Amino acid sequence: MAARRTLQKQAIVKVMEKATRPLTVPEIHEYALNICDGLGLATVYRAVNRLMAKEWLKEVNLPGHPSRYERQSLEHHHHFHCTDCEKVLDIAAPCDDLSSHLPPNFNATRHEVTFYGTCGAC
Amino acid sequence: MAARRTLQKQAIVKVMEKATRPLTVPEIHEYALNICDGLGLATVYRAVNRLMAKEWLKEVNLPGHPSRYERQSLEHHHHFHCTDCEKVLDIAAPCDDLSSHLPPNFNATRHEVTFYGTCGAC
DNA sequence: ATAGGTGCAAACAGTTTGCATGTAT
DNA sequence: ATACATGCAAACTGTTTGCACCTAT
Repeated sequence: MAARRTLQKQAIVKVMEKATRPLTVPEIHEYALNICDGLGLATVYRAVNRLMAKEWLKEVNLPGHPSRYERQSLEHHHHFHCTDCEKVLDIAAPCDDLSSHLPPNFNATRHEVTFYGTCGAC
Repeated sequence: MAARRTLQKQAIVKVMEKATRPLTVPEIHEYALNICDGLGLATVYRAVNRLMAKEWLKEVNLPGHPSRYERQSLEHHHHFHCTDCEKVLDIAAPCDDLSSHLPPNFNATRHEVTFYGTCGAC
């Protein structure tokens, strides 16, 4: 019943620790293959789901793209989806008291803000 | 090259006009079937994509759920995803000058805010 | 008459799962 | 030795597409 320490899991965790933007499962797979040869795609899906259940990763998704994942523990930030280079970037942005405007009886535990436009490099 | 006025398209448009929250394609299909008998699911997908291209509809998506659609022309609002009843609700909420905090050279044309929590009914 | 639209079923893409094998513990 | 983890391929789900037929123009 104890979780095992395997090469493939370590590789995936390492990739996510180095990531500076949310990654898709195929991207994680591609990067992790450089560390752990022969790593299967299904294993990445399974690992990602386990890390999601542990709340070590969280899901980020955008219209027309498969889900992306990033570390939950990163400090609160927002996402910027560049409609030019199609990358999804993390941006630090203060969120004022957004949830104060909710209707009565609504209880928000978290929120997400995504901007769409062109990034500094485009 | 002119678009044709058909029963199925009219039914789909009617459903979207009445919708007060973003709907999934199967939901749209289900509702539109009451208006247009024998309507095919693929037709709904095609119509939704055409309406998206026309920017009459916009996509709303949330982790773990298929895409939902709602009218683009609704006045700016945010979404509240009830983690209890799993519905996605529209909520009116002022968005202060959110985009003023972006990094230099970033240009945002729009933004989206989603809250997660429990709604008034749950 | 003609070209766009429709329904159906097959094709696709992303993700999950069953199973035999491998391997940390 | 045991049971969790892996790799592969098959299964699933949501969505798109090819094709023959239909219908608004």
